[in-house]
Amino acid sequence: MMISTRGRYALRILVDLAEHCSEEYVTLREIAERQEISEKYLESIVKLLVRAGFLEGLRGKGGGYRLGRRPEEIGVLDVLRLTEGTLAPVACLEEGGRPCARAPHCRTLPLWKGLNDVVTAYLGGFTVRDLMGKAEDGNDYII
Amino acid sequence: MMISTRGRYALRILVDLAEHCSEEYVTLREIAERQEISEKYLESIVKLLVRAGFLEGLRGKGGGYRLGRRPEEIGVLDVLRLTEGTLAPVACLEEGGRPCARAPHCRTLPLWKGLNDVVTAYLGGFTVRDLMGKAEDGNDYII
DNA sequence: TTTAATTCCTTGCTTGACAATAGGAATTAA
DNA sequence: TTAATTCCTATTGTCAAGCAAGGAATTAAA
Repeated sequence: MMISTRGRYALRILVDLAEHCSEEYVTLREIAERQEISEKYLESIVKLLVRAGFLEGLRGKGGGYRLGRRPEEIGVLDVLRLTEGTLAPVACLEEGGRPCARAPHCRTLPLWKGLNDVVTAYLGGFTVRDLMGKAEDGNDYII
Repeated sequence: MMISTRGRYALRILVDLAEHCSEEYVTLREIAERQEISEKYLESIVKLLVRAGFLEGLRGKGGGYRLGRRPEEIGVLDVLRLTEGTLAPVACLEEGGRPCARAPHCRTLPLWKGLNDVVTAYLGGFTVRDLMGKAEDGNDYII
């Protein structure tokens, strides 16, 4: 499985929050219940999202989380790169990866390069806004 | 990293063999040396390829491996599905996977479905023939 | 018939990432 | 002061990836 739970849950958190942004702050407990994911595990994922600015957290009573940017400004690719570390199909195509000595005559590198491009282009075309459901799906988000 | 060494090495083995098919059978040792991969590890990968018919093995002195089909008849997608198990981005899209209860209203499922389609379409367009190098790259393969 | 060279088969090992849990400190509103 | 939160630092269990070892079966050639 290419995409780990971290990445998948991260997106679900963001969409959930985007769809329930009428309330100022949403508690992690609410999200966890709606998404049927362990609250404790979500915590570790939310931490990443806060650090990256996708989410803002407020402590204390009445606290919770809300989006740090508008849904259409949160790119799916960015979220996945954050949570997955890299989406490159092979090590030699990772951002900070040391170049492979075989690269100049590697037969498979072009294949992986192309795969990387295809995946990046596809995921790069989505934002959290695109993942949000319609009102009849239980979406609170207005306008 | 999406693609494990098993899948990557499997393709390199097949391409290596395709490029050196002038000799009837090629020993695993030769392949391992050319590809700079542990012979023992290659053994476990080659076993899969033989079972699937991509390769034929001949035991004993003078033995080795050769392609079980022509390079243009070996699909990259098929090889990767064999060695990787599945290429589906998430569990709910795996072949024999049990359907997810959240699927009907899952916000992210369409995203993963699309990603799966994009990846499958891309990889499905390649065969081992497409990965083979030109003669000047040290390719023995003639016509 | 023996020997050397191979593929085949089973088994075990090590490591690291993933997935999740636990417990408490810091903060905030009521 | 209290209750409700987010934040922070660990720890644990599980599993697959990536090997390595040793020997059995087979084959060609000396």
